Amino acid sequence: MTTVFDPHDPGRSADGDSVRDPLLDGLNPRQREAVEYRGPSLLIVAGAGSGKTSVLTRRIAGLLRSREAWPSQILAITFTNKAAAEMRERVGAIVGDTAEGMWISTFHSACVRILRREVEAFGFSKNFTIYDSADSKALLKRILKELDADMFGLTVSKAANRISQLKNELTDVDGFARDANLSDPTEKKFLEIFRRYTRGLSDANAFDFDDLIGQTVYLFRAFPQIAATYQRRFKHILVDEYQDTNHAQYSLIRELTRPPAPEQFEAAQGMIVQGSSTEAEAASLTVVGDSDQSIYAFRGADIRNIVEFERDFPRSTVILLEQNYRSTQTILDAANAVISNNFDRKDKKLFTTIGAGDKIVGFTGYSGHDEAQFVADEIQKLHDGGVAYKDVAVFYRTNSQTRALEEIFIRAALPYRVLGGTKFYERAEIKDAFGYLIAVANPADPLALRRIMNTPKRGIGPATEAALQAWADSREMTLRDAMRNATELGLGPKVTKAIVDLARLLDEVMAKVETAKPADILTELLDRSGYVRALRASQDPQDEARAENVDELVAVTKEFGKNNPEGTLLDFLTEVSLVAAADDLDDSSGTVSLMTLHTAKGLEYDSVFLTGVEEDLLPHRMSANEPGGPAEERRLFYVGITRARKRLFLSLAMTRAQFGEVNVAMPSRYLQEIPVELIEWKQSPGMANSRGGTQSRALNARQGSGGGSWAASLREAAAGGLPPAPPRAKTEWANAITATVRDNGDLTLAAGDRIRHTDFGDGTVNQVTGNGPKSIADVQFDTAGRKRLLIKIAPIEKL
DNA sequence: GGTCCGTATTTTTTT
DNA sequence: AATACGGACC
Repeated sequence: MTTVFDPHDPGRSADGDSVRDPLLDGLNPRQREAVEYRGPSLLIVAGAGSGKTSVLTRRIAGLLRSREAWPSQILAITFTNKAAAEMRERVGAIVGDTAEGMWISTFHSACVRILRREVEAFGFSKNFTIYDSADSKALLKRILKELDADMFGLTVSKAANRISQLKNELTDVDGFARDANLSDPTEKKFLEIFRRYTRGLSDANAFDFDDLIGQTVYLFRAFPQIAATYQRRFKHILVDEYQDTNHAQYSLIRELTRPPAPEQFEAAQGMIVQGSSTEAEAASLTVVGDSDQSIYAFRGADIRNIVEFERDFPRSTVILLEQNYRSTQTILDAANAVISNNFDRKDKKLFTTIGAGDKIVGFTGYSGHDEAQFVADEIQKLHDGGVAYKDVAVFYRTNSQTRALEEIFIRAALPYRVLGGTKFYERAEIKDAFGYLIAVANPADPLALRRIMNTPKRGIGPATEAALQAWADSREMTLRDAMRNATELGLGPKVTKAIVDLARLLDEVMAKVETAKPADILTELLDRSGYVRALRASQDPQDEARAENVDELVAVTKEFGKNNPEGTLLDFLTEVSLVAAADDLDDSSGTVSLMTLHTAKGLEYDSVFLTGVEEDLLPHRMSANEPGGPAEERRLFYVGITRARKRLFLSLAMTRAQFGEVNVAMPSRYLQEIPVELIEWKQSPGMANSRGGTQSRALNARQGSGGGSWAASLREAAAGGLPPAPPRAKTEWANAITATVRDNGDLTLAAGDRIRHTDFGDGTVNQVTGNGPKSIADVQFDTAGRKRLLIKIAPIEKL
């Protein structure tokens, strides 16, 4: 039925030269159906690269264009803020500026928006702040200490994970207390921790990430009239990446798609009234997902949400999108082969008309650095061949793998950026600055206050802080109140003055928090508190860099002010709290992108390097014990593979450093699942294993029956006595870059100069580009091939 | 209260 | 390897 020719459809008019409908242009029949279908609930099962974003945006645009919905009646949930911005833009491009008023955002952003409006009904104040995981852990740490919980084997991260899991299941303290086995002392202790943590958050007028969703659900359930406001408002709800929703998010969607209040009453008596009035109708729901790409079980994502969609939402329709528009057949064959090893999945095979394309390139390095050098060299080759840096991405399983990559990339003068990872916002000086901002935005928060109380040094030590806290506790007041009344505590005159001065500063700035620009607030706080002055006056050379980071933060607030002229400090803090790793991706940056496999979801690149394809890394060691762990790791690998459009590189290392120790690594089991003819090994595991040479090429050349013969021999080699990595490899990367950055000063090179590199040996300079500290030498080494080096820091000398 | 130094712990993935 | 924390000492 989807292929019936429709003469009224401008997109496929017979003569072909009539105006094309931007809504349906270029879509296959399935995609079209997904755009045009109307009904209470629709599940679009969209394989990787099947154009789901396009379908989703056109579906929204269609609703608007036909006047089936006003922009304000649409709620679209995306996985990242970046995806939201992109979707908004693309809808706008089709229907014009009417896109305003739509809610296109992440679950968390949407919930904050709702909570800021409604939370006063709930006993919170609407200037609540958001605790990120580091904040939650800081709070838990205090609690665990108070309770001597380490005696019970409870750690901060264990408690944090457990609490997060409970909240994702919408279990609150009372709910947990009901079901917990309280004869178990550890459980009892945990309950106490959970209780204090919850109280700590509410005392601080703060929500953690999980609360944002959970409390919104509780709010809707406790106040049906508030829920009805949103149920009436949103007539079309669309959710992307539905396979990664957890129970709390699922419940939120359920609440929002319920018919508004009066209907609800009738439904409770067993009769569902249909279409009695527009006002009473439930919102239509469209979800898009792919259970093969579910990779967030560890944070509560429940694959059942998508598997059981048809049961949960009666009268629903399912549309399958299997044609892939992104990758070559070679890449898809590899992806299909890998994912087919997962059981209990609906069989689904991606296909394309693009053609086979290049083979997948495999490489085995002696070490993580060797592997990184391969990646850098290949990227340079691609770039020389006309590939832009921004079309290349490097993926890895764990953030710690960035170190080796960065070291090599810096030396090779490859422009790169790391998405996520140790973020700017996690630096101490940045958290300090935020401490000041939060202290002003939300005076109830003791965490922020403690952070800045003695930063810069004011002579307010732990003892004084404890005295203030005790004073506050005994009067059921906040720490901030105690500071204001410090004169009553009988502390020394110097300390008392320091405390009162700080309290006054915060109070004075707080008075303008509603009106002043975030940038001005921050500047005033940093200036008057003496924070920047202290950094600048410091002897510690690192403090200079810290001061620069603080300056950068000021620049960020100014930028925010420019983009949001009406934006308050609270708006700024909210936005910053909710940025995702992939959000700071600037497409115009012209750099290679480095990110974890998780961050890579939803993105695509011409050339993809998937590194560290080793046992214990991918699949990760930690996943082995968890039920469904290895299968989820396989999906992660699958997600990585399917990000690639044209070229895919799989690399691994024979040895991997971790905890400052070098361990033997073995090829990942997933490598064997890829048909051998799809991979061309530049250096196979077998080759790398043999003593620095390539004599075991035979191992690599023939796979023949059974497949995995090389893997078996490899394992054998790896298990037995392991390759004291070839001497060459050892010297090649030993202490490649030390903590102190090498500085060649004003060393200048010109074409024709002979140089000596500590790792690559002697070579001749081909040419020099760039100037000043950014000069790059293109060097032809006698034995190591051609490399590009950042002259200022490369370990080289002129001969 | 501040500073210095030795020891322990860390790395799975994220809003 | 890199950082965080606790205890000793000033």
